[in-house]
Amino acid sequence: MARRRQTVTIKHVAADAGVSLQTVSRVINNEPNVRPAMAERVREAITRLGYVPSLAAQRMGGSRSYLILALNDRDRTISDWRARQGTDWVDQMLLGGMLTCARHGYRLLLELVDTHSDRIERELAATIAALQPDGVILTPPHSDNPLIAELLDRHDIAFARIGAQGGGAGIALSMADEAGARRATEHLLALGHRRIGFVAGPEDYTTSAQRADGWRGAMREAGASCDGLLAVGNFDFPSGEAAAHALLGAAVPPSAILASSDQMALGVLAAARERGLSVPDDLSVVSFDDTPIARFAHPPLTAMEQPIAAVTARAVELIIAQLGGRARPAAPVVIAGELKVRASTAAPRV
Amino acid sequence: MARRRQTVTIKHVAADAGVSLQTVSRVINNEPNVRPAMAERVREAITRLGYVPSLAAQRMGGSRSYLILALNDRDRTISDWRARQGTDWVDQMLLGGMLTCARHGYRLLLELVDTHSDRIERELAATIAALQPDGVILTPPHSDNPLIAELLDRHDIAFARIGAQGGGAGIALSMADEAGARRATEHLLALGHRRIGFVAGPEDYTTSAQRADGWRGAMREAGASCDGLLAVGNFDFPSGEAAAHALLGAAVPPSAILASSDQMALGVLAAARERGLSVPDDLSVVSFDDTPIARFAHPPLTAMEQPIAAVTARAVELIIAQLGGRARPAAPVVIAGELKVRASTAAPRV
DNA sequence: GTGAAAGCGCTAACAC
DNA sequence: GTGTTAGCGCTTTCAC
Repeated sequence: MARRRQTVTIKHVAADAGVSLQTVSRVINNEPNVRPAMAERVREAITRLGYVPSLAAQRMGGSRSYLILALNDRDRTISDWRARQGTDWVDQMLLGGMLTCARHGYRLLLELVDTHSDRIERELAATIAALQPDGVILTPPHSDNPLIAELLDRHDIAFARIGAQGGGAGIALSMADEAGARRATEHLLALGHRRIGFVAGPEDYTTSAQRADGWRGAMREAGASCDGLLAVGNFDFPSGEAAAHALLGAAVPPSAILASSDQMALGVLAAARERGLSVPDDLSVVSFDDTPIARFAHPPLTAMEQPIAAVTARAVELIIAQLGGRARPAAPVVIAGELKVRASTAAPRV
Repeated sequence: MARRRQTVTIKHVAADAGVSLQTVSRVINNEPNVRPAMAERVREAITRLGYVPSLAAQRMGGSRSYLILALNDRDRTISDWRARQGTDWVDQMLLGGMLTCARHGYRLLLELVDTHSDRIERELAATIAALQPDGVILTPPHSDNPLIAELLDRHDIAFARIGAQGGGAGIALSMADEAGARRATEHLLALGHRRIGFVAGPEDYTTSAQRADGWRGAMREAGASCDGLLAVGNFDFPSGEAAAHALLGAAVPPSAILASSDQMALGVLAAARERGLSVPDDLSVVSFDDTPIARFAHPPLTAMEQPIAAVTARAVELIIAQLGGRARPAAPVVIAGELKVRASTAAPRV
């Protein structure tokens, strides 16, 4: 493989426009101290020659890398991909992230990192050393990992924490977990439900606790008890099924269940079927996330949407703004999803 | 933002190991002419210091960029993401591509490019100039675009063409479209169907013609006629629905329909429902792709799988092998998917 | 086998 | 405002 050199470099442009390298560089980077006429001449040369700066060289010169990393949990991402259940978290991140990056001349690079490993710090440090990204987007459960935050901070890399509640460095962006769970619970309360079960997510996701709080808050305000109505899963189907069986097997079973993921809600649906309960007549079910599978379920699930594309887009914008010198938002940025009401919820049987 | 410099560079390693820069470079790149003992000493220093070479600097020095681009059609990809129908082509590419890249020290970068644009050449040239990838993976409909192939060839960039039939530069990888369509048709013939309709994909996808050939071949061999049994769609739901109505409205309608995408098959299902036909009793339906939606359909669709993850993994391997000096395969690499038999196919009503 | 020198394409710092 | 100089961290010559 031949040594691949840049076909047209800043030198060619400078020669063609009859100016110095530096002036071309200034024009490329929209820096001041270039006379309009001169800038115009340079821009013409750039267009004529079809010049595009080399990212590697820009980076070497000591400026930006124009790279933003999206860090996702390796195991969960890969198992979602393998399962082919329509989980589109990554796709929605790319939708929001790539397009926003492109608009600003940045690239988004997806990276998978081990969560539970003590290697995580070394692994991430290596990635940073190799790629030297200008920004990093953290997704749960990394968003609340203080080791990662500290590392990024030390390297002076702008970063956003999706699904984080603030506190600590970085830009916190929340998808209104507490409010969302509250909204979902209120929807069920408004239908007339009083005994509303909640299937929480695993504890290493801080959103899990937030959602539980929302459910508890709405219940409390409605004067409904939460006793014996909380179960814990790990976001997957079997754990939802098991949790539902535990809740439905109680002396006074719930008439509705709110699950912290679509997969767990499908598990709830399965458990209901096994028990001969009809949804929504005997049991109402609400899920979180609203991945495609929620619409294809039977019945289609009422679900709290997770606005991943929107929140990722915002994360990119805030990172780039910070790189441009603007201050990061003091308070967490909240982007709420909508409750998509479908056929899995109805008034309880009298 | 402070000027971000490499914390530990090749210089530090060289100093620490008491050797020259060059020796460290040789060790990093597994080059000959380093005594084992020396190499060992360097490796120790690398580990001790946690050194990781900067990709940008490696690229600048004139070597690899360790970057492979996955080029996907912008419009189709974005509309799939927006539609949230569970289409997981991108995810499967990432699954196969990222993991294989990682295993070889490469990164996969997803890029969206306009298909039908005359800007495509300039757009791609700009991306290449900016990123200087070592390899590119082309997906339909780019795989058969001679302009792209020529451009890549001129830049001496290794590239793979997924879903291509060979001919021209680059590594052709086919997902056995003709054989797949043949296999699906034979499945229906074996069930006793004789009038099997086919909903083809759009013409700018060469796979469309391949699949039609497979269907025609199987029909011919079975002595079945194809007259009035071919309709054309553009892979989406409405086009599948319209095509089905056209086929089913004929004087002698088909008892089975093979559709070139899951979405079109769902359209066929909808058309059947509108006409009061029961699937599979009145009409058998087979789809192509086997995205998650095929499993969630009613009834679940018998589908020809597209082994995207496998073919992308193979593409990455072949690109990296070629970068390593090995010759590209002379003939197209064929990776066949399986026919997933589900509840949408049965023997025709007598 | 190993090292010293030059240069990749760009930007920062400083001079003019 | 503009040009000049000196690197960035690495690889490629080419000596030894």
